[in-house]
Amino acid sequence: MFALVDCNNFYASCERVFRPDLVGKPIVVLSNNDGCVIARSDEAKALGIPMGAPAFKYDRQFKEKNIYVFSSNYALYGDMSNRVMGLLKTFTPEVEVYSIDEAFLKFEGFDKSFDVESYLFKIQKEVTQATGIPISIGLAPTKALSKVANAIAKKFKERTEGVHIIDSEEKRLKALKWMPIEKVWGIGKGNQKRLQVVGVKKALDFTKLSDQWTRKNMSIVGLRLKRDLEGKSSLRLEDDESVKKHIATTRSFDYNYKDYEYIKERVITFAATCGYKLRNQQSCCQAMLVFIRTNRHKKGELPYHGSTVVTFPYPTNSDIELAKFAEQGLRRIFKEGYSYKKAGVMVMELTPEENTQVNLFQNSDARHKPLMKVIDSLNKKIGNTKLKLASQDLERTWKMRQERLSPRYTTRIKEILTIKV
DNA sequence: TCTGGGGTCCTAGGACCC
DNA sequence: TCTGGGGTCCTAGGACCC
Repeated sequence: MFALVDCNNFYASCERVFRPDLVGKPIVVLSNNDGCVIARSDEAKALGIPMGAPAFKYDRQFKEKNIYVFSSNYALYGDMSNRVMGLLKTFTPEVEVYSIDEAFLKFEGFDKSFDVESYLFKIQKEVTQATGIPISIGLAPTKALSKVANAIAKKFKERTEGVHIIDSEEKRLKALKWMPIEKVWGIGKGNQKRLQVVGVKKALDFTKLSDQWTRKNMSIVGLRLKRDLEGKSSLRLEDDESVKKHIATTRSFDYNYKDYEYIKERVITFAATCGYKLRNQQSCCQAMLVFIRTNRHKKGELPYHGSTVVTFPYPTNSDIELAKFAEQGLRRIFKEGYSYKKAGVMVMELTPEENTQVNLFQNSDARHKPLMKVIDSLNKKIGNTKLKLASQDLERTWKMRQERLSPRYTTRIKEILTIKV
């Protein structure tokens, strides 16, 4: 059996853990740059704030409805996520951390006398008690069905108390009959349209299509999903702590920028951040994509999107070398006269740091490796990226709008909660 | 003024091989 | 009249996820 554990309104719940005065109050959390709504408490949902709502359009509503607004605080959410996942791993060795707020747990080999339901309630109770984060759990014979079970646990919270189990054919059919097809895991816009044409409205209708039709119209991915929903497990637990295959750092800017030097600084900083992420997973990269773009929402201005891939003669994870390649890329695509709103760097062709292919003529500067090690450890000690390349802006770290950022309660000693008696 | 960021997997088609 | 039959590898782009 698979259990899907999902943190309820995760970012909003994280904010609430350290602000108990906000229990029962509407909360929203904004994306980077305070752009749009990416998380809402139940109360905010009830007030009609949609997911993805642009913040500037909803400012008035936030005020009028007394909604508490937060900038995203990834230091806090990341740490809270680690706590939840760490606890989940104490209940079963087989855990797949699927996203920052979700995990699949696999349960095998328990006999009929084992009371699964009370075990799930125990998990729920202990996680919430230890972290302050409320969770919902769905249990079923396959991953896709556990997602459905979780949706039911959440939708009918009063009755289920946040835990739902699909362990019989009867329950499976009932669940799929209820589940709207567009809410099914793996059914996006494209598939929904295709399915609508053949009259599929609920998950159950989907499982009644033929394998051939599904394979032809939705590829092997759709077929696996269909089988999973039928109760024939076709999606396995991804248990390897897999290293990433490419790593990206991209940001929208607070304003539009025309100046080459400004964009260059941003792109180099993104490259350095990618370098840090590479070193963290002991990888090097051998290619890098650089892109810059104008504001795609703005009408009347000439749109431009430039992107290029720089291939290196050797694999590296040195900030210095990555910065150099990033600038090479930027020079190819930068055009004068445009107002840029976003830029990004993606490193590709990742290889393990050890046993990199040595090139006969040109190689990564061997001195950089110990240097980066020192930089990383110093930055860890003295705080976020105090030590930078001279080509980066040494004054400011954040060039984002983050006007309503909460303290990093759990990762900075200076920002720890004080309790007044 | 103002609209996020970071991933994965699969497929089709082109280039190339013998 | 008539122009083979397999393969592999790579890339771009699509679809999806949170």
